[in-house]
Amino acid sequence: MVLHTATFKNSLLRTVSAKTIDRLQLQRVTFDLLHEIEFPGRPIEHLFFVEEGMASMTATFEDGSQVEVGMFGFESVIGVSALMGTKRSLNRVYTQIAGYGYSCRVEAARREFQLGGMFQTLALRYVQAQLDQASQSAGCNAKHNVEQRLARWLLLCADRARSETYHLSQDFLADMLGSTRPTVSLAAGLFREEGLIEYSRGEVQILDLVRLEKRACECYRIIKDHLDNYTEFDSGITSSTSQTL
Amino acid sequence: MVLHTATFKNSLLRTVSAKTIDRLQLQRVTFDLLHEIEFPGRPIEHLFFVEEGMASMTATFEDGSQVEVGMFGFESVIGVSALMGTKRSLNRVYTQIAGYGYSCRVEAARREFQLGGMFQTLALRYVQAQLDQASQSAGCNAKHNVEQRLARWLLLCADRARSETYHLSQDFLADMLGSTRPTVSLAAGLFREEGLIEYSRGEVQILDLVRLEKRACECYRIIKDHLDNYTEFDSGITSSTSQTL
DNA sequence: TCGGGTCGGTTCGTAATCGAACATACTGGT
DNA sequence: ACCAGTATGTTCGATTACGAACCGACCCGA
Repeated sequence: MVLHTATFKNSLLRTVSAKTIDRLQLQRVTFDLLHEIEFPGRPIEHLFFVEEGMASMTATFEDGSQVEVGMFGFESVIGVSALMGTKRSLNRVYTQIAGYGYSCRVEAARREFQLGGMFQTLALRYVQAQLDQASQSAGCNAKHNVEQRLARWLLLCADRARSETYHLSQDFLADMLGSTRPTVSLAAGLFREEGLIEYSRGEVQILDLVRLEKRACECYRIIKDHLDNYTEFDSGITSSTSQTL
Repeated sequence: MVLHTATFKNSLLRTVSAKTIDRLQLQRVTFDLLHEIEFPGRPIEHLFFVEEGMASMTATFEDGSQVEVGMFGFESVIGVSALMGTKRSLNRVYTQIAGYGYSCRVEAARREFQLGGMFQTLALRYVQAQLDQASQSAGCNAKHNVEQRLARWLLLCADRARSETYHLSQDFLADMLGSTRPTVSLAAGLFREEGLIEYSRGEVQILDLVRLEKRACECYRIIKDHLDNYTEFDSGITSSTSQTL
């Protein structure tokens, strides 16, 4: 089944033309919980446009531990690095919150990219957003404590999931933050006492977005803005390369 | 003065064609110590191809502290994000080790980029290398201690500077690592005792690259490989987008 | 030669986090 | 009802790093 028209939730798909959608030969795919979308060394054969759900990209270390280095949601294209000249995945990417999306073959995406239109513009801007996200995370992980980073993560996740409720154990959270479960348990317990969140057996619910953001570091909003706005051309802060020609 | 031919040290300039060099209308520039190449919010008007020296990109936080999120040396193009659709700098970039390089106007670089040839291919691959560097740093800062990160940093810096001696105070080092001077002083003192490095009043000398690498985390080699190899097309691990058409 | 600035060594009380362990509670299947 | 698996709460000693401070060494210019 190849899609030709649809109302998309994905930021990039919403912005490109119907002709581009047509050429990409999209296939609907489901993202099951913990499904591995990319694995280090495995060839990238498809790009994935997320509609619902959330996936994490993690760096894995020699000792087997892993840390999240990027988050993918409705604004994301998983596998854009294939358009940047990379043939194989470098990091693990896997579903944290089940959902669905659309895939297309790398060849189709490369052809569309080479046309130099809006698809190229958005793909490049999205890669830049990813770079900004990774840069901010690098600084954040060095300077901010677990409590701030936990708040940041919970909020970013809620944004990606477009829901204030989602399933995620503290064990996973500890991995994502590069911390440990007791530490996360303490911080989460604190947030619960203050009425910011509620959780039970992995069901996390955010009760007070506003106050939780006050407990998060500035990195939350910086990353959120980059991910939310890469399809916008309003402010003059950014411009597409194709617009300059 | 516009350059037409030269033997370049910069990885990207070495790899593109003479015609591209011609079209870029390169101007020779010097990078003085602590010269600010990019500043958050300032429009990006030039791209800089580093020949000698080293510059750091740092994220600045609300409290005024900063952390390095990227390193630029002979392999680098400073300002590539302008090719990704960004009009203004997001982070501060400034010279840590004085040197020189070449600049070109953003418009010229955009035109060359849109031609879709080797320049585009390399620019994209370099952005990917930057993304890999930032991702690895994000994980590293979360999981590895100051000693390992210091060793990583000293080695990366020596590679960028193409020299085992360079000028850099412990104060700066602490900033780069997101740590504090006493902590850096301890770690550096340890390395000195073990005969791995020597330093005095900011003059750092690496005495034993091999043993220092053993004290660094794996992140050193991962980042180094990405930065060193983005112009290589040997292994089949990567491919240019233009080759597929 | 004097004094300011830079750089590094060091101390010390405190805070954050680790990491390993043990305990509890809930869930789903049989 | 029982049990295995999962999720969480909690403790505690050890480690790492912070952050503020003080000192001494060195360099350079006035």
